[in-house]
Amino acid sequence: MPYGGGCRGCHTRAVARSGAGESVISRAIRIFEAFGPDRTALQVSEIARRADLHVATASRLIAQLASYGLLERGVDREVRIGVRMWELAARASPTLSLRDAAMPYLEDLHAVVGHSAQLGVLDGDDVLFVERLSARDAVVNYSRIAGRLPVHISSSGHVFLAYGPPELLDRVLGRPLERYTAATVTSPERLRAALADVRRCGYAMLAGHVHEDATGIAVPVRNGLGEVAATISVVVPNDGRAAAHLPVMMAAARGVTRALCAVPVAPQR
Amino acid sequence: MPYGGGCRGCHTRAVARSGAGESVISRAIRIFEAFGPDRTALQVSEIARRADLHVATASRLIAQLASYGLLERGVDREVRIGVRMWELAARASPTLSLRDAAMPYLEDLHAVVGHSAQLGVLDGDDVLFVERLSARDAVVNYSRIAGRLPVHISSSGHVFLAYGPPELLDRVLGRPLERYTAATVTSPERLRAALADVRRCGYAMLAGHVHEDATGIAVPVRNGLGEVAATISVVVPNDGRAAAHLPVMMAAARGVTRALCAVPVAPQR
DNA sequence: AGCGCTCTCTCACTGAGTGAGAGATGCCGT
DNA sequence: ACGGCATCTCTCACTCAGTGAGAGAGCGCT
Repeated sequence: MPYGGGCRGCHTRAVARSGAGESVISRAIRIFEAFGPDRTALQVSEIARRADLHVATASRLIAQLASYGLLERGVDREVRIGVRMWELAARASPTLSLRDAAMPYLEDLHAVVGHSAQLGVLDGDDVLFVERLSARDAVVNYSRIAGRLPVHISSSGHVFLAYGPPELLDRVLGRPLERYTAATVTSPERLRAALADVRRCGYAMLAGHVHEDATGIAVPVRNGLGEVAATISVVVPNDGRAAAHLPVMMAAARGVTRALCAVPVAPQR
Repeated sequence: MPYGGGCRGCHTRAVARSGAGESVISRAIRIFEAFGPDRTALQVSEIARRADLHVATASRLIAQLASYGLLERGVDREVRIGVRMWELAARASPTLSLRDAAMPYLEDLHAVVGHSAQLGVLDGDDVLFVERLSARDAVVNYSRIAGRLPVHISSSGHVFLAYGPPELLDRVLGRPLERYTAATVTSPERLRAALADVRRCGYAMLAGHVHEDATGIAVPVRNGLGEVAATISVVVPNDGRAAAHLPVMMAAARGVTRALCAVPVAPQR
């Protein structure tokens, strides 16, 4: 439809305005970020909206990513995360050896405790749950595999705060402590006191911080350098009998720590 | 080496020869592919070599990927896969709901059988192992999490071949069947016969196909549409008592199938 | 010091990636 | 049947993000 004919004086001027000088990679990442636990399948236009991309650009990028298997397309054109993506991430992930070391103990712990047992690592200012074994009749558990929780509200987070670098605590206290439930620790003093308790007892127990009816208990797993590399935690009902699980958890954590130190070299994470 | 000249007079000619008109994304993927289970940490120059990239390009791309957390850099400048990468892949992965459905049963199976128990899906012409629970004193097991095995040598593969689309079998038979051990099925007739057995019995049992001393047994897990969505398999010693594990496996597979069909909608994978 | 190797930065250059728009397809409600 | 309204893909002129050579800084070894 060449009206105006080529129109170089035209108002259909500069085309490749190129967003804002953004890299392809950041756009691709935004595409992946558009997905979530609740949204595992999305349409092109929906991705474009969520990732703030032009539809044409989204379509092109998605087609490209799909051609490499990082995304997959359903029969109804819906887009999903591809297994290739997971494979690339998992095949050589530094957390894989942690997982391998921890899994046998986590299984035993899960079998004995009967509630959700999980393995968490610190990433940025959040706890990232790398593995979770959940009971079919579990109390509500907000954490999920590849899920995140802020350090100040989760028992695992308290362990990382207690034994981690002081900078982490400083960063966390630099922002207001967001409230999740009535039990959330929101004052710096109370948080510091809680962390002192963790250091004294060697574990963290938080009742009703993530969810009213659940108690989280976390114990540290250390690497060969003595740093806290991960946490083992359980989520149990809020019935005052939580402390009974501590001995098994401590034993499990010691087992994983030992297995982790036995690994040839690998300065874990 | 500008012999022949060609070059417009100069030898510091055209600079941005841009590899071969390759997209950034494919380069980035090659960077991730440079890693492997044996190589979880690499140097920039080594990545450049493996991914066939200019060192400057590799350095730039790695820095960029690291800034998004898809890669991580150690103190000694070594590069590793970042947790963010795994998080993006796992958070909304279609295999996550499969894993959730299967895990309780896989745990029970593992506890009872006492050897490696694994969950496999079909990707392309390989079996990709999504989850593995291994015993500490396990017989050798080549499969690992995010590991692949060709369909014709693994018991899981035979299950997929037996119940999957005929095109898959055609594709596999279109290429020569690579030999792994003395027991490997290399003739199309024998493979077809083995698959007929699988269809008749409802399971696949292969002794010594992946490793001389191990027997693999796999049973199908079906989705709501009746398709084989995954396999549950175990690797046990090659001592003739393998068949004893079949009932538990069948029960586990039925349990997972039921759990999978109970999932709201989700046309799995 | 000298050599070899790795990593990052600079810089001129260009092609891969861009967004508007149009066309194809499909899905309503009337 | 038909217009209206989606979504998705393709084309195309345009340009900026990405490119590779090269140099320089840093490190380890002889």
